Amino acid sequence: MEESTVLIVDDESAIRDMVTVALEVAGYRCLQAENARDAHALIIDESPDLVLLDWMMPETSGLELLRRLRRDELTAKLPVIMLTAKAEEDNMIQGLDSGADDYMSKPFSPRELIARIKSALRRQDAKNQEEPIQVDGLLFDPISHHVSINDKALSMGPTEFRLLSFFLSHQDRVYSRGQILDHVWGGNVYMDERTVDVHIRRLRKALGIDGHERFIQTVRGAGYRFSQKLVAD
Amino acid sequence: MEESTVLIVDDESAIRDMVTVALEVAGYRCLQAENARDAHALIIDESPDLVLLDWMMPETSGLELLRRLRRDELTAKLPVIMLTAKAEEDNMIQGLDSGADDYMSKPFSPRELIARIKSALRRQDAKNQEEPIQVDGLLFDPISHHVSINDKALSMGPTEFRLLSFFLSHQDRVYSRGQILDHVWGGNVYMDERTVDVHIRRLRKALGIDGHERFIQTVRGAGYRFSQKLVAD
DNA sequence: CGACAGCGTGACAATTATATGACACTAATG
DNA sequence: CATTAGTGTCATATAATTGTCACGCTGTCG
Repeated sequence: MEESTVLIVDDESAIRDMVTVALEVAGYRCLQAENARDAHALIIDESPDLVLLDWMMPETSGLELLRRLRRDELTAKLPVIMLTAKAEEDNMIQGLDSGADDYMSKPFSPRELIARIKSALRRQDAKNQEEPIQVDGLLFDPISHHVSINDKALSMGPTEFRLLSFFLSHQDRVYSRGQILDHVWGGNVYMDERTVDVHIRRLRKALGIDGHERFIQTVRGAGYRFSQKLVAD
Repeated sequence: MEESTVLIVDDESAIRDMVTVALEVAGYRCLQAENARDAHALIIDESPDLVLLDWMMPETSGLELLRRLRRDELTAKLPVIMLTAKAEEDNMIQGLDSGADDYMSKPFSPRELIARIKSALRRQDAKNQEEPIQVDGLLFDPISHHVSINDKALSMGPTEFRLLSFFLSHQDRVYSRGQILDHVWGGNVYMDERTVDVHIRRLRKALGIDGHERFIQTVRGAGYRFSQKLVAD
């Protein structure tokens, strides 16, 4: 599976290190920032999957950063868990109102932290993945693992299924072969990029003549794009 | 790669010189202005890639200039890093709210300065690569690799796409064939400069009769210019 | 006017990118 | 163990793109 990246934002380095250790044991990648400004830069540059955000920080407060994140479309849906000292718990209502997904009071146990992170990531994933997706005549049900087009069931291999799944949640955007390899095959794969071509071919075949050039478009020199819109080339 | 131009705006010439040295060592081009009025003129004329802006200046303050830049569409997305004395740090919230991308407290180390500049330029690059650009009837979407004019999809080769992309982020300025070769074909290319002519021709063709002479103008003896404004030669 | 440089245009062959079919290898299944 | 479905790589076929060139037009300058 894909390794998720978590950004911890806190001005106390002890907290950051504790969290980092816990996260790495649990198989996450961890980034650190000690103030809101660095955090914002890291979020833009590294696009982490989740942010742990301390409430009280010098300069810009966590709440301000949170609001800033929510305002920008690129980061609007990024899961954020706020960290807070016991005494500030009352403020958390404000935090949740501003778009935090969860919060934890210091001190917290690493176990609980990991649990909440997992939960938040699962919810985020669920938002993107668990509902059946229907585009045009194509019905994709990730729970039952069924794919049909105009009520006619399709058959495809696991890789084609993942590939289709990836495309469905990333429509109208061109991905290079390398990016597709990363997302669909997961992590650091050393593999011939042309393999992607072959699986694209197989997926197209599986989608049948209807979806042949309709859904998956080749963008010469760039990669592939899934789109339900017909594009005049 | 491309050499970025940075404009330093400060009323203290010592600061300006120090920054200039640091920037030139790091491979940037550097412009100087000692007040907001000159700065504004330079921004319009030279279109720098980033502005270092002092907070306190006689006459117009940095903050006012910043607001002015943000109001004008042409300069709205120009990265601005504010410079501030320690004592004024509280005001920086106001600065960030007004659209500064970052700030630095004097005195600062050249290293840190360069790091922040790099980071800001990187972010700007990312933004430019991600956001669709619309000028007149022309819509350029780098994410989906779609180009359309008056909602009619256009088709063009990868090189024409890159060429258009370059022009869109460098409008209203004449580029020689050599410069275009450098920017669009990347780095040290040994190639017939007249190849550029051919690709200009292809791009014009792809843009259709509408954009034929409208967007890309020939400047005899100098090169080409992309502009949404009609220019009387 | 005439020579000339700068540019536009269409054609074309070389190059490069992508599509497709075949095959060997692996893991899963009964 | 035999069978089967699935995977990754390769060779070949097909298609799109690219750089160059030759030719013609147009404005410039003496």
